[in-house]
Amino acid sequence: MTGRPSYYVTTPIYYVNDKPHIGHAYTTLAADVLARFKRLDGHDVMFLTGTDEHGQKIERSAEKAGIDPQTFCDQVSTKFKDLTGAMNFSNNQFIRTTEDRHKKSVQHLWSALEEKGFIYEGRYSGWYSVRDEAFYAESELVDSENGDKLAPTGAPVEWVEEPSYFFKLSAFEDKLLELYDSNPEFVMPKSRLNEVKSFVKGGLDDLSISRTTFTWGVPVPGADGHIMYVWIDALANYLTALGYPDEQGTDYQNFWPADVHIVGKDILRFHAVYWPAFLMAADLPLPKRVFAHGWWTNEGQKISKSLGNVIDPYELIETYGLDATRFFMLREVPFGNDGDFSRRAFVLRCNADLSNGLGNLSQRTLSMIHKNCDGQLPEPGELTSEDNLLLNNIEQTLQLVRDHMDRQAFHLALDAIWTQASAADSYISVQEPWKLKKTDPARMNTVLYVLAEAIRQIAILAQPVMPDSAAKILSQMRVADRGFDQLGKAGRLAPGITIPKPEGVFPRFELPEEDSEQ
RNA sequence: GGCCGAGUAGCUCAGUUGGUUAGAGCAGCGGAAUCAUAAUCCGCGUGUCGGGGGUUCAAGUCCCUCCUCGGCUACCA
Repeated sequence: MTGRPSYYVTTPIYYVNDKPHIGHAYTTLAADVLARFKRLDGHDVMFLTGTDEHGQKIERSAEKAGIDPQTFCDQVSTKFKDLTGAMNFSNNQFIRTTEDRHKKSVQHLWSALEEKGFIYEGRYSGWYSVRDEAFYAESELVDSENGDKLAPTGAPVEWVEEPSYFFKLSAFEDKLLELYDSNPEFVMPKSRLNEVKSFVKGGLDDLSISRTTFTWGVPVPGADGHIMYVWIDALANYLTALGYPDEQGTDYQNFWPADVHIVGKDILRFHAVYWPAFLMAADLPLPKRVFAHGWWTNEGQKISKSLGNVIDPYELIETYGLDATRFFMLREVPFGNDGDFSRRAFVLRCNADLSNGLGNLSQRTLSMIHKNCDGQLPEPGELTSEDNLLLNNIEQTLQLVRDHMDRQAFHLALDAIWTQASAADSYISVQEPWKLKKTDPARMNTVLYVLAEAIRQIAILAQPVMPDSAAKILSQMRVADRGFDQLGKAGRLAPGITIPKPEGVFPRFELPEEDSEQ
């Protein structure tokens, strides 16, 4: 509608039976950085996150808390909404599956699937443990001493059956395999695509998509007593947010199909198998990519509630500051890999790249300008080949970063940007502007101008990952226009602008104590 | 059990279709510099490229085998 390219990125909707933790923060952070990058790069962006609020677990948790489910959901959903503020996430929408617009959307999708003949009534059966309130697969069961079957938790199980509607997932085996083959980047990273393919090749059973054992959810249209089971309800949120079922609406027209669904590896199958199958069945376009990221360990240990080593994003922000936290999570580990969250690695990484790297670079440069040039950005003379080399390399960095961002390779994108900061430090050492002050002030002016230009562009490129810190640096240089169209010659700093005494942007951190004892 | 992937410098990892003395960052050591958040710059790695066997003029890079680790193997968002 605006003539600009569009970009639609989503996070999963988070289940409100849990408190926000680093996993949620990580997923949404990745989506946020993509959204910010694309906006700066001239795209119309839709960035969606939200909460999944239906199901038996929620119903039970609310009961336990002695409140009605909606009140329970309101409370927990607010916690997730608060996290988006605390992490400085730039989502355009925060969707909740208990919203009316979502119920309408899901019911419409259901009806569409039904009309096309992909839903039928049957019976869902399986081994159910009353104690665990869960179904178990035959393969998970263990035999007890007297030959009875037991859940892996040791709880007794019984064979139960209930009426259920099914989705003909089995009809999509070939079409899905065709999708993966014709579009090998539909699932990333590649190792995950292999898993998905082998899963589908192993054969697909039809999917039970309704329940009669609880009421907290979206009713199946025209089938009293049936509530939609998680799959269709949750996944359809990506359509709801765009105004579905109004396929002629502006948002739907602009943004569907999604460019990328960011998900944790635990829910990859739902997005890489069920979701495209639903969409194929409904004759809707498929998302362009599903990217599954990995998990964090905490100081080398698996994170679990029972171990009590859950990482609280608020504590990280409190201790290290928001932008350092955002930077570390995306710089330290290739997105898609599992990674370890250690205090030592955090401190080393942020001190090296932020305090000693970009922070020091801008501090020393702006400080020299402030002191030696009457607090004004000096007029540059003719640029030497060394000056041009530095600036040309930086100007070519956007394309590198863009390529990495389009593959969700955040660590490589950051590496490309920081390579330029490092080059600027080397440039200072060679040019020695502090000596030029006495021997050739005009040349000093040129060197300082070139450095300021370098820092301006590095800060502009760093905005998606560290919006606040980049803004501080840019403000110190009185840079008003900060889009990527300002990179290179287009947005050159104007000589004469006032450069105040700079203030540090990235504090240094102390190594944790256990390290000094070793 | 089956399928997939990984095992490269202290740490985290790059290493295209096999081809000169196997690379980067961080950590460490030495030097320089002093504009800067004691920050920066320069220099320094004799690594059995998991073990063994094979193909080839030539293998970290292909084949076989073994070992170790991880992931997936459906109704838990």
